[in-house]
Amino acid sequence: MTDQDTHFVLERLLRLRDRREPLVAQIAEWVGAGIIEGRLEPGQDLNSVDLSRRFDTSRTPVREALMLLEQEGLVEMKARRRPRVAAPSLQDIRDIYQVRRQLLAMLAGLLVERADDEQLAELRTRVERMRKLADDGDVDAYFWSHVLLQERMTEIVGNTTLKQILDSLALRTLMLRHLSLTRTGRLAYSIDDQERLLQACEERDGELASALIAGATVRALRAVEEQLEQDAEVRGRKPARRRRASS
Amino acid sequence: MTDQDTHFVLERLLRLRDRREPLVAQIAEWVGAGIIEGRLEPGQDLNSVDLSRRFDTSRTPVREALMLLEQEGLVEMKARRRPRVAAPSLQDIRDIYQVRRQLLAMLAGLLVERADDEQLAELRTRVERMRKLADDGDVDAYFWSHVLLQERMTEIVGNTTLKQILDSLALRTLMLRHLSLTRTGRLAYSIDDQERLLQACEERDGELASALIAGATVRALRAVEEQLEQDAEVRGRKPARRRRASS
DNA sequence: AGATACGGTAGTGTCGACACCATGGCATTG
DNA sequence: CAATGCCATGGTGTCGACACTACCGTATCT
Repeated sequence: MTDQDTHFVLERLLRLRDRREPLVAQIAEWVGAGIIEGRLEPGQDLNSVDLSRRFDTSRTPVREALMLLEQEGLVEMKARRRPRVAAPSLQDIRDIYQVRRQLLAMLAGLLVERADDEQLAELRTRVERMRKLADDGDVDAYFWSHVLLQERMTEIVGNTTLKQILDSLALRTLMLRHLSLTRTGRLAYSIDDQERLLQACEERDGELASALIAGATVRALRAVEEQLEQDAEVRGRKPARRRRASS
Repeated sequence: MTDQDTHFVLERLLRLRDRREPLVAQIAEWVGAGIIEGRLEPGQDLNSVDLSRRFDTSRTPVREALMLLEQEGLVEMKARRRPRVAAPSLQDIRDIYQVRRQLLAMLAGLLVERADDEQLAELRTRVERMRKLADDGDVDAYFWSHVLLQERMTEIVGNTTLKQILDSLALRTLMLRHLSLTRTGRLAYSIDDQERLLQACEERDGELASALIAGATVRALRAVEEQLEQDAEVRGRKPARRRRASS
């Protein structure tokens, strides 16, 4: 179930539909999902030989898949060096959320302006489904629905550039968000934020919607920061090791 | 002279420094410059065989260079189809400028907040140089200085994510801006805008700076739209033809 | 004539090979 | 013992080849 969700979401966010061969898409999805789910740790080697063996192909499609993920900020590539899972610094993360906040505020404003009642109703049913998932404590399902909700909002607004940038930023924060949503209580805050945002949209209050989504983004960053601090403490005792992707 | 400028700016905006092999960088620069300067027309074929012959290499590095430009929105690639020079629709262009306006406003606010006096002084000398170029009517030199000015501003602000996105959007608008700055009188408006923006920064008025840069962006879009209408008229008489890249 | 089917051409995606270089271990030196 | 230099290993960048397919002109049919 979650596997299918992951597959579906990544295919959309990476715009793999007709842009790339299925082989490349498959590799990009596997690696991307691995990074987001934490199966592949930040800084870990992603050498193309191992990956090509794993998928029983040559290194060419692997390289292409890694380049796709590089542009989404999930993978770091330097010439002649082995590609690695991106390891954004705390500053990077703050920068990302800062930009994201600004663009999400813009998104909310445009949504109020452009979404018709039917589209708002669709969003409403989505949020209601998410409420159920949140109450059930189904973090994974909630997580992916959340991503799809924002993706749908960007679609409704209809600004392709904005959609692409927000999708890219979403990907960068996905691995972090996955962690942060797991924090106790975070899920409840998140669904509350979504409901309030949608209500503001229904009341056609663009200012309020912008403010709400900006606030929600700030809280999301805060949750991520706390989670990272906690991780850092744990890691302090058992210093980080570097593994290969092939393991 | 302008060739060197182009080379230098593209290398920065595409982040080619240590990210790619020199061979790939060279191809990406050539194609990218061609698109921006209008040597390669929107919609034109960019097949990898011709390009590899031109650079006396195999198709692998060509493919990689094209993928780089695809991520910057200068090239469109679909699986199994020949890559083409991007041909953004009017709607696409409006979308880009809309996002750009928002992010530039954000940039101006942060600039006021974070730039120290020394950095402002540096920007001041840049703008003064640009004033000279504008008065001399040296469109090309002004054009690239303008790009570098904004790139420097993003650097000063120090938000990597913001910088990358703005650089990417800058690239997308470069070919359009090149046209629009050529319009009579446009150059004078542009340099005035820059001077007013910088003054607002020096007076530490973030609100004003944001408003000014947003206004300047709107005017830039307007100029591009007028130019495109004009082009459309000309093209109406002599319908467009499609050429090969190898010509 | 317009539409559809067909076939040759030319370009794309993938592969395996090879030269070059980053990396990490080892020995040598101060 | 630390620091430097050297080598073997293994990974990257590029190449030329090959299968497959989009494209385009031609022929056929209605």
